[in-house]
Amino acid sequence: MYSTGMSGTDTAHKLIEATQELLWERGYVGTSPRAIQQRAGAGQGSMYHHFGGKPDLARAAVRKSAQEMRAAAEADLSREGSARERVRAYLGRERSVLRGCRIGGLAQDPDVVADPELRAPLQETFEWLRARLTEVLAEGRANGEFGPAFDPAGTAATIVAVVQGGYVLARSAGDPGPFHEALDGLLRLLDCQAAEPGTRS
Amino acid sequence: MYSTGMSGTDTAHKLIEATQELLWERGYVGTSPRAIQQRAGAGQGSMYHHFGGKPDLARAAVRKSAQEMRAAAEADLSREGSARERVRAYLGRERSVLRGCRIGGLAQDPDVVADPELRAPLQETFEWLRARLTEVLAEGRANGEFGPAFDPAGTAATIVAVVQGGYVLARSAGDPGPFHEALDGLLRLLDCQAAEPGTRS
DNA sequence: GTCTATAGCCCGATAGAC
DNA sequence: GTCTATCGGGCTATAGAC
Repeated sequence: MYSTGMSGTDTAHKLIEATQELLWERGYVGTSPRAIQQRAGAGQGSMYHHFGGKPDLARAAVRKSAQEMRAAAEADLSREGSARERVRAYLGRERSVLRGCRIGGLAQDPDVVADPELRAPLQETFEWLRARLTEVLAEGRANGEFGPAFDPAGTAATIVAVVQGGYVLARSAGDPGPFHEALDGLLRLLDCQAAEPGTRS
Repeated sequence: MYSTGMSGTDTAHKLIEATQELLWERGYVGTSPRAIQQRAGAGQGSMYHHFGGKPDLARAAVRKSAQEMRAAAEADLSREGSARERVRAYLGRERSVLRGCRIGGLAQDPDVVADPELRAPLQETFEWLRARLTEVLAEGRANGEFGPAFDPAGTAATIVAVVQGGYVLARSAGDPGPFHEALDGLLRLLDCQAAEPGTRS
């Protein structure tokens, strides 16, 4: 049994990956050790040998998913190009919209928010994302892409929320449409934040 | 057993209200008939006499919650005042942020989105809200509150998403702060959509 | 490390008395 | 209408053999 994120055996990895998938598909309450074992092709004893139980395994899985989500966002945000282009690349990335956000979706689960170790990766991921977007937008303002009244931190908070809310609306509609409409509306609002013509460096 | 939303007995009402509360607190998967009966002060037989089972009772509860949410939004959006004031009133309404949205929270549950009758109230509520916000914003543009390039429908979609996403971020953080930051950022973006000085009617 | 067996509890639902 | 009894099954976890 370990949960410190180090290498681990093949079986342990399979268990973590199966848990990641099931947490995404069914949430924490809806994910049973039994289902994890079946998807991982491992037995009871195997799972309880490597992990202390469902919460322990879930903590490892959520940490890994958070890391992966952060890496994907960083890939878009650290591209070449203007701030607006990088934000657009982040927002326009292909997503399996109807599946929802692997991290944000867990925030709905009462057992997740009640367990500080389970909730921490959610909080840290969104805080990191907001801070990273703030950096990008602040660079954009410094370059004259946005006017001096433009608020990088507040806008970053809004961007993160629109993506998460877009997932909620799409799943409610059973259709990715509302997700894209919300993002398009946001981009149009952003486009109007341009500095006055001629002031751009 | 009924589920057509008509008056019904006192016990049936208590069961629906208990279900509304539990769906909000624990989600659909996390809500058991047993827990509903205990909170409503009713027995097994009572519940299965009035309703066909958990899905049937949940459908009645979700429809009622959706109606209540819509009424609350309409109260803010039909006030006296400018479009911007009404949107601000809607966004600024007191909310128990950490509880999340009674309707949007259910979109995360796979059993809810898989059941068309259970998902329909979610879709309809958000569609109605978006349409209503579009109306308000279009009035604002007609009155000269916003410039001619302003996009009421796209902005309405974004507004709905920011609120839903704000709940996700707040629950992830265990703190209402991110909800309010996202809304403030949105309002700042909206403020920059003003028509040029002097063009307002 | 992995297996099977078992535990005790809750799930969602049905049956039938009153 | 409401009650209690009961069902078959899944849940999370532990025990102990191999």
